[in-house]
Amino acid sequence: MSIPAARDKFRKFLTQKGLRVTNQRLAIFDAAFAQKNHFTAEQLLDYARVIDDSVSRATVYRTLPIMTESVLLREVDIGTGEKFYHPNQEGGSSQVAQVVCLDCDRIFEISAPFMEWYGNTVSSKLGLTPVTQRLQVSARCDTLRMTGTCPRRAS
Amino acid sequence: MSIPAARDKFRKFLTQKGLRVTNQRLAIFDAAFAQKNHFTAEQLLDYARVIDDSVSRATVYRTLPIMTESVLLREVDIGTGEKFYHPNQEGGSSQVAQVVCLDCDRIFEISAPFMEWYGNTVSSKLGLTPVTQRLQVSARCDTLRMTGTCPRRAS
DNA sequence: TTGTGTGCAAAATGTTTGCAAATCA
DNA sequence: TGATTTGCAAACATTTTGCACACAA
Repeated sequence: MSIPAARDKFRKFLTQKGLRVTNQRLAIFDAAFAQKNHFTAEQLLDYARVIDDSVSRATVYRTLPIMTESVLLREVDIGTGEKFYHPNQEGGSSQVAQVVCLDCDRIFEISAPFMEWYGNTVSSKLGLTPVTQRLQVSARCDTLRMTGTCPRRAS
Repeated sequence: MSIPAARDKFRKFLTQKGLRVTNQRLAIFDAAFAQKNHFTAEQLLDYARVIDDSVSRATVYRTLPIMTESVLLREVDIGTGEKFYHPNQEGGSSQVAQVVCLDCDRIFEISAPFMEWYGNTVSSKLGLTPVTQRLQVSARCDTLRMTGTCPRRAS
């Protein structure tokens, strides 16, 4: 899905929910979809303020759940205290794992189709039905360890 | 490993690290190992104060990392803001997944031996070496949905 | 017009830290 | 003795909320 299409989906989602299409919400959307990597609420505030300097921290925090609910954004919690967000370009399969590089702090999204099977297997033994599942790997950079430089640092 | 053995391991760990064996630290240990389910720092403070009412919140927060480092306690972050802890009775394999029941808020620890394979597979594609991995499933109680009562609520 | 959305600042939450007094080795 | 540990309260970091004003429908 292209960014204009996503923007349109966002507007439609707001309208259909009886929410208003405000400049701030659009600025936050634009800021989010201009990002290549994962970002925090605070970073998104900075980005959004470049587009519209009237955007406040409160509005960012109030808009993020809306964008998450509309499946335009994916929320990622890697246990660092702050939440990360990521534009959800595709349909929005939840069968995605994260690999977090401890050296460059980058988060990689990796397809993990077997997660659903695992969730079902393990939950059914407990008499539970899985709702969500998450798989996260934290790892160290091989190249950095061997050569002293992380190839991804540069890019 | 029995509780007395674990207690002994804790004392040895402290001494060997040049840390002191204080009443507060022992009270916190005893409180932690008396728990059946996962607990938070705040809950542990309450439990420890029953044993020794001089225990403060700060000491609990300062002791938890020590007990985690000594592999007597396992830290579990399920993305709810607060961290949970759990006595690590066995050797301490990190190949454990958590199933969190959204209805009774209980956390179940489940062996997940394939996680290591997965971490290696996915990380190597990125030129990374896995350090830790976590797999968490959130689920709903079947019995509660069908009969209106959660069998685990009672116990 | 009017009720939703906004910015601001204060509150809430979970955790960490500075410091003087207490205590273990 | 003397350095480590403690309790207290203040500091922190992130997120949430109350309220009066602004603005989209």
